[in-house]
Amino acid sequence: MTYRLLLVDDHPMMRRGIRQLLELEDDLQVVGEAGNGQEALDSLAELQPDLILLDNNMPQMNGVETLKKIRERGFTGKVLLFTVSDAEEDVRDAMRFGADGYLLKDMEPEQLIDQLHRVLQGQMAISPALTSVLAQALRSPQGPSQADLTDRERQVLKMIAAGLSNKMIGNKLGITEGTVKVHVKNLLHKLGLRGRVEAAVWALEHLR
Amino acid sequence: MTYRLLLVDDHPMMRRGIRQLLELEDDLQVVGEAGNGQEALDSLAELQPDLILLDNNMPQMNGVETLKKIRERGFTGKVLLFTVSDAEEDVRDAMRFGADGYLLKDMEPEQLIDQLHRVLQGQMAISPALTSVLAQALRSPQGPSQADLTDRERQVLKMIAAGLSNKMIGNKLGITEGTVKVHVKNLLHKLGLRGRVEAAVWALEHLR
DNA sequence: GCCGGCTTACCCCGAAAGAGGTAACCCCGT
DNA sequence: ACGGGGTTACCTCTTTCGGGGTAAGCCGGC
Repeated sequence: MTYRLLLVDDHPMMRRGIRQLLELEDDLQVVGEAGNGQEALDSLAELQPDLILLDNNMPQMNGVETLKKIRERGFTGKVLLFTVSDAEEDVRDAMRFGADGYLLKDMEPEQLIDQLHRVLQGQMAISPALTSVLAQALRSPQGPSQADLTDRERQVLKMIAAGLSNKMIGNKLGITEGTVKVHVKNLLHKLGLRGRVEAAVWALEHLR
Repeated sequence: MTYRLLLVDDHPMMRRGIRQLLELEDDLQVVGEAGNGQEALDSLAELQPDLILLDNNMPQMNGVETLKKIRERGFTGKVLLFTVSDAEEDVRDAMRFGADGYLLKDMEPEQLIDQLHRVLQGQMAISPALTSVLAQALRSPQGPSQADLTDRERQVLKMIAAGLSNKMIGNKLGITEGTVKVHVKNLLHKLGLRGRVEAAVWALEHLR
């Protein structure tokens, strides 16, 4: 079994280096390269990669955003974030959007090979330096607790959980639908949720 | 306080009769008439009625459908179905879509007046002949119990409750998004729910 | 054999949702 | 006096939802 890899990085030299490194392994085949997120998305259907190695620091669309869109297209293969930064929010977002790992670029080449194999076999790959960040995230999995919600947001959230549409909520509260959408937007972001359905579930579990 | 009424009926003579009857009451003012559901919807904003008396048997859009659209527009006043038929499904649907009552046209004029006043004071108005139908509906408020769901529908429902989009569900099940939408559509209808948020709540309460 | 239910897939269509952005207003604390 | 958070309202934009329809294939019962 040889695995099909797609490299996504805006630095051609970096892609060159990684490609050379990986092709020393006879079970890893680099079937494509992309210089930005859009190229990666466009080539997905054609290349059918098993794993996408995704640089996070790219202009226009960064790695996490690209990951999000990749998953939205229904890609079920592995996606590995590969970056120099260790921004906590990026790590958390990457996990939320279904990344199979988050590696820092300062690692040894041999370790990268190892981690790729781990991921291809279904395991997670996290750079050791990020374990503390991850632990932090685990300590409060959905932690904002609701104390972060304003009164208005809690009110809107309850109505979401009652199955009301934004328009209906607006009518009940005497505000426009647009304003309700603002509250929904903010509340989803504060709670780290991805839609009103998750919000409803969250409300049932955390709100009286 | 005089209440503003809107009459919706496709028979001009019927409107005339009702209008004459109602205007004998000095607290009831007929501010508009509509010959079909669309006219009623178009005149809502301008007329700002307190109560809409809605015939159910109309061409194109029947009373229940009109009621649905009226509520979708955020109308919070009273809406009273007024019809010759006693179709059980219509009665149930009318209640689900927020009707304030369901009256049969064979009632006495004085009783209509009475019922209108009751509704305007916040009570429900149901023709006595319909109480058995209503009782039937109450016996199984959300009754289908889930036995009516197929395996596939239950599977989809669980994923809805997990916050997944139709596209994501399709990917997980290896079917197209379109097919998922069919399952969602059918399952919502079977359970008498009005959207995936209500479905999620229902699933949390009724499914393991 | 045929019929009915389930699953699948497609079509069209309008409405709802959610992500961006700007901006005004109020109120409270520094 | 200024800044900041909260609420409100508007804008554009893409995606998602949900209802309506048709239809094919499969399977099981009568």
